[in-house]
Amino acid sequence: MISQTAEYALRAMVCLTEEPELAMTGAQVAQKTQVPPGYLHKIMKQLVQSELLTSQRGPSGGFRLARPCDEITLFDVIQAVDPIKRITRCPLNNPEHCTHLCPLHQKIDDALAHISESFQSVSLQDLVQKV
Amino acid sequence: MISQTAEYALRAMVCLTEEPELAMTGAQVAQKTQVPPGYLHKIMKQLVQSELLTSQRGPSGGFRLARPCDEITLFDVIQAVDPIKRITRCPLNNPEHCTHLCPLHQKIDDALAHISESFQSVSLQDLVQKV
DNA sequence: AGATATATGGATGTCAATATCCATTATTGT
DNA sequence: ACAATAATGGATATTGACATCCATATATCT
Repeated sequence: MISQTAEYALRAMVCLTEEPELAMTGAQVAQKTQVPPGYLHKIMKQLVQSELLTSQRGPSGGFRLARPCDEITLFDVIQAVDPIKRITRCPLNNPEHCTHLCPLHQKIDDALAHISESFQSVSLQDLVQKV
Repeated sequence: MISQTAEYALRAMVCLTEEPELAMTGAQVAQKTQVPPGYLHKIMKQLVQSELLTSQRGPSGGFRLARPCDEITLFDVIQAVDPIKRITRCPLNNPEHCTHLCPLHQKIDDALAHISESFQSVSLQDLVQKV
């Protein structure tokens, strides 16, 4: 439902949210999140390209959130690495369903819409509230 | 989000719901649903094993719904072939999160719970209502 | 009984997601 | 300038989902 890649990306983003002051290296994030380091690097690169993270090479470099943590949602993270694709047309190329989805795919898309909305409503900040 | 296998299974079940009187062969279902015939057979087998379908070999054999279409939900079909797995413990083996999920995984599981419920609330009959 | 139609089962192939590894590039600090 | 640190990029496994194919078992019809 949530791919391994998206799960890893979310862990990494939460990890960086917890220490907003300092840049963390890929290796540090990998260790804290228990994500395979090499694979994590690929994911971090995607997050940088999607402008959710900034990166800095060299000593004392690493990764930081590109925006305040209350302006990044779970949806943003998921879409960056493994997008939720809404259903826009019936997979069977049934001509009747060009404009209206058939009931089956309408129901599935409803679920996708709901998930998208609920992930849009949760920011990284919401996940690290120390109560 | 919904695997290809689950999508195929749903199409097949809807197809059989549309003609509740007669048994359809795998080949017929494959043609109507545009699912690869060989692969569909594997899926049909799973649906039979899960007691959502009955099967009959030999001439004039085929597949039928095992129960009335208003007693089979989308959730039943999905769980039979590619189950939605709820999150019961934090994937990081963080001891703090043994009893309570961390906020991230709690949010993800909330989404899984909601999807499960919404698919439980839709029966095959709901998908073939001729309005 | 024999021929035909159909589901079932097992072996195998293909491809994308996941994962590893090493070389390269950029930045910092001395 | 040099050495050390860290991200980036590319090549290469590994794995599981998806798919194909053929042989086998079972039921029906004549």
